Amino acid sequence: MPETERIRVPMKEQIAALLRNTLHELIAQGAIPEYDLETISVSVPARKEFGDFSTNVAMIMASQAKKKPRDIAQTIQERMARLSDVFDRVDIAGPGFINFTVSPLMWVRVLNTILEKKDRFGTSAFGRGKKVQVEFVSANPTGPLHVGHGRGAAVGDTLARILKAAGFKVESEYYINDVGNQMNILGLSVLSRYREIFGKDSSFPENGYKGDYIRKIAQSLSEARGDELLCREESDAVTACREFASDFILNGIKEDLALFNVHFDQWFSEAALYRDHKVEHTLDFLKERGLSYEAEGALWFRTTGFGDEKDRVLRKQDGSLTYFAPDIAYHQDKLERGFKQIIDVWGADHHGYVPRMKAAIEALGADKDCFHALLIQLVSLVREGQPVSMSTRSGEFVTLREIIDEVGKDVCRYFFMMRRSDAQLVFDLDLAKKKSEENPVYYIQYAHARICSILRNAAEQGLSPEPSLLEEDALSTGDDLDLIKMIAGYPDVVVSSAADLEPHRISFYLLELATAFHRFYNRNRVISDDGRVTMARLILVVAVKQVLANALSLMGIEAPESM
RNA sequence: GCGCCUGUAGCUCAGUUGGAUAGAGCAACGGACUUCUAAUCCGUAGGCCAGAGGUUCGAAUCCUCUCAGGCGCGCCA
Repeated sequence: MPETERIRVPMKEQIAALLRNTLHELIAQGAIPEYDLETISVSVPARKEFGDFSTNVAMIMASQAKKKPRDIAQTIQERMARLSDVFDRVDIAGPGFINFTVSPLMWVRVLNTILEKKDRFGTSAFGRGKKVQVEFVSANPTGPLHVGHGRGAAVGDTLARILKAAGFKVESEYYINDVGNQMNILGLSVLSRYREIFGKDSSFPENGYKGDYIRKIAQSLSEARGDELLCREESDAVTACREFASDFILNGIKEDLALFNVHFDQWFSEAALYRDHKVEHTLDFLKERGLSYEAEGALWFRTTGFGDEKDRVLRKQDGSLTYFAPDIAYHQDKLERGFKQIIDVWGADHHGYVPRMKAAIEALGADKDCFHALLIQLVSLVREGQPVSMSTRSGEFVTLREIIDEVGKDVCRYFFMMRRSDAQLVFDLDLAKKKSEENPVYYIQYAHARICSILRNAAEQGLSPEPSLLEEDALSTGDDLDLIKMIAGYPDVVVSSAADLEPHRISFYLLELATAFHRFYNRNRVISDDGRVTMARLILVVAVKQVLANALSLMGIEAPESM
């Protein structure tokens, strides 16, 4: 690999590649036992004195070959240590770890890579262009998005961006449940409020949607259509109300998401599944393969054949379909569109639904591992130390829009990503509004703004960072190197959060990077009397600024020039 | 009753396919602005990783059981 190519790859991968080459040679020579080189692991040690990278291969080989780990380690160490342009030291430690200390020059060169790749630093070919779909939010168009949807939106959108950065071909999609009983109830609810406006007697449906937004929709409908629906047949009027309301709400949802910096590649309508006969097609598909059967007046799907605990109903006794039936058709359509990996972001309360969906995927002829349900746990709001009560049924829920308006889009997105998806989240509205060190969003954005400020000051003095003037030995202090190592690790963070579908890791990384920068800032001067160091550090902070901006952009958060 | 998730510092949480002496933020205490933004930094203190067994060179991480909390177990969506 030519030198210029080598520095484009994350440092950890470079080390792993060098190690793999060395092991390959040593195995060929019979110096060490046979080993599957694809599975070797290089990690960053917990403690700084153990160097920059570490591998446990010697111990693993030893246990398989019944040899002494340290003997194997020594053979590997001697060979690796010859790569003196890469490593300052190669040590054996503890039970048989091999620890690598990468030379400062190698680290400093990472800065060139960052400045060269700019907003593409952190992207990689990890996903090999594999076609992946992330479906999220997918809230019924029966009401505005609430806080829980917001978390799904933030997580789903960030995950899609991460996967894209990691080299997958990603499509994000919103599934619109615009069919079904809930839509009729929506129509009835609106019709009732519509009649109210014209002073007509109207009994509000029992399970109707009680929120104020229904009144607004009815008002808007009355302005658009006058009283013409009053004399229509009930069913026609309901249909008209339903369609009007559905469009109205969906437009609101789209506006909210746009405000939240969430964008979808596809909006997929459930109604379109029926219109295109895809549900029929899927039911036929299952029937032809003997995967469904009639019993007790209903049509059943034999999901138990694929690991589900009981068979599931597709068509009810009353002849109507369950929610599951179109959902299978929908996923069959996803498979037909060529997605190799299908990721559904769901509320955690749907987790009981996962086994049957996996069963369906398998029944449709795909590998069940190509389907992932990412379960998002509950969000609860706290204000002044007190829980904010929320209940969809009573119509007293806090909307996503209200939270965005109150605390801002950036804070909101970050807070939704502060926890692992499968952990419950307490959203502290008072903390979210604090503009201080306690609020991680400002802490991180402040780091970016501080760097911009330094660069403005430098510009006033006629100094501008010029990568070709970077003198590698000018960044020799531990603080400089610590910061470089921190940003050099960014591509690994992106890859690992993509591989494990754990977008929250970006938010933790950002916090660590901001901390590292603030520490650096307080202990070192960027602009000083020393021209060489000044130039080198200007380049360093430009690189840090770039990585902060890149990571923030993955989260859909702004990187302000000043605060 | 069965299944899924969670249990790590006083609080909120990280912990990268099992790695070395378990980390961060907040809260507490003590320090740092004549210096590129103090929306910042440094230091101190804080732990039986819920508990008990097991697997191995090595466990917060994997297996079994117990306890505690949340959720699910519909011909609802």
